[in-house]
Amino acid sequence: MARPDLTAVRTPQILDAFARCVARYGLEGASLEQIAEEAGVKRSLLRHYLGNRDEMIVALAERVVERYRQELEETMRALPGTGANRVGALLDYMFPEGIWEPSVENVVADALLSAVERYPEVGVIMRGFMEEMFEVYEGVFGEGYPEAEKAQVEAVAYGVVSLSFTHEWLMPLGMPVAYARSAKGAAKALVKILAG
Amino acid sequence: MARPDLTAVRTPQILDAFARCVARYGLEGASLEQIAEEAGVKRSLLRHYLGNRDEMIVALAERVVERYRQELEETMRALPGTGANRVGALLDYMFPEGIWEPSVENVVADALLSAVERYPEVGVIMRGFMEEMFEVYEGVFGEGYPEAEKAQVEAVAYGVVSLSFTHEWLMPLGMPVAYARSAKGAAKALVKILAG
DNA sequence: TTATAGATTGTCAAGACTGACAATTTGATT
DNA sequence: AATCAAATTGTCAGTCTTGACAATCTATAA
Repeated sequence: MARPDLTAVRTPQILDAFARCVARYGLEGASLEQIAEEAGVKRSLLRHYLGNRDEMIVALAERVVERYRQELEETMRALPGTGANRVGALLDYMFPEGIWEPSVENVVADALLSAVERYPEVGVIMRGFMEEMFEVYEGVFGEGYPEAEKAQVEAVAYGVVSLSFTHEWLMPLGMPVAYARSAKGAAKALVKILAG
Repeated sequence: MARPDLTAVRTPQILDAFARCVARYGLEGASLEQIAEEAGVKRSLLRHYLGNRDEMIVALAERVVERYRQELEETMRALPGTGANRVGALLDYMFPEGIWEPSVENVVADALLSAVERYPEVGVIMRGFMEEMFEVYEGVFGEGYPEAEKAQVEAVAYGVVSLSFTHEWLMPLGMPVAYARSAKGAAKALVKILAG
């Protein structure tokens, strides 16, 4: 006997606007007014649905992580091949050819990470996802090379993910393309270790 | 016939205070007032010596890079051994045991990097240093393993630096220590490729 | 001693942000 | 049609920020 609850609509609508504003103005440079305008709602609604700024930031971290989680899951589901071939496909996915624009999500994730000291809750959220992500990758590598030792699989998974991170982190700087080749080369070299 | 020029004193004094404030409040969260107080000077002096906010940010990037450059240079000078031993020493330096606090400089560098889109000049400054840094590392690896191919040396140098970056980037999240071991393990594995 | 470049301080207006609360509207349910 | 939970809008005071400029002080060279 009341108006329909729009929380499920407004919350992501606002958080996505928040993300775009963070990409454009920085985490603390994005004002509530700008976010509200970007979302196409009145500022008071931000407060209504998400609370004050600090609470919004935590919610933003949760949403970003949620998106990454879904993307990770979907990527893994869509990965062709089995065993070592599957690993190869994963590498192709992680280190695509050409140059790409830094995604809003990556910029936001970076901004959140560099704010972890100020927002410990954000740190907890991010760490949770990181560990989950490493486990997934270890799974793929482990199945790809069942004969490899566990410690080796862990090290290689960590290494490949590191390469991917740094890669996505440096690309916005406009680094020469040669580095992209180095990234994939190093990743392949790491994987070759597992082969024996 | 005038008062002595304090630019050389005040400029770093203010920029270091700026750095600490960025670490504490974020790049755009740090107000000029806070910076002035942290530096122990009046806000008007920030303007006098460094101009407005945007100019201060560029100056901050220059200072941070300058510090990294000096640290890199000093590290290389202090590196013991020759050839492959020197490479080993470098790895020990890059992946120390135990957990450490994230340095103000690292936090600031991260904040600056995630603001590159808003401050293109900052991007130019950072990229310059990155390229320089990669070259230095390639030099060490190349001298350590003269028989290795150039492309291989480049890939390994890029890989090892990537591992180090991600390592310092994730540590503030409070990741389990196992990852630190993985980082060094992967780095060693990469270097071993050059030997073979 | 004095002139002066440059350091330092003071002050101001204009504007932007935030958090909070009151008031109003809406639409499903009964 | 009456009701009521929830959405939406409006408004406000207080605080913070910034850029600018005027005024004052001070140490050195002449």
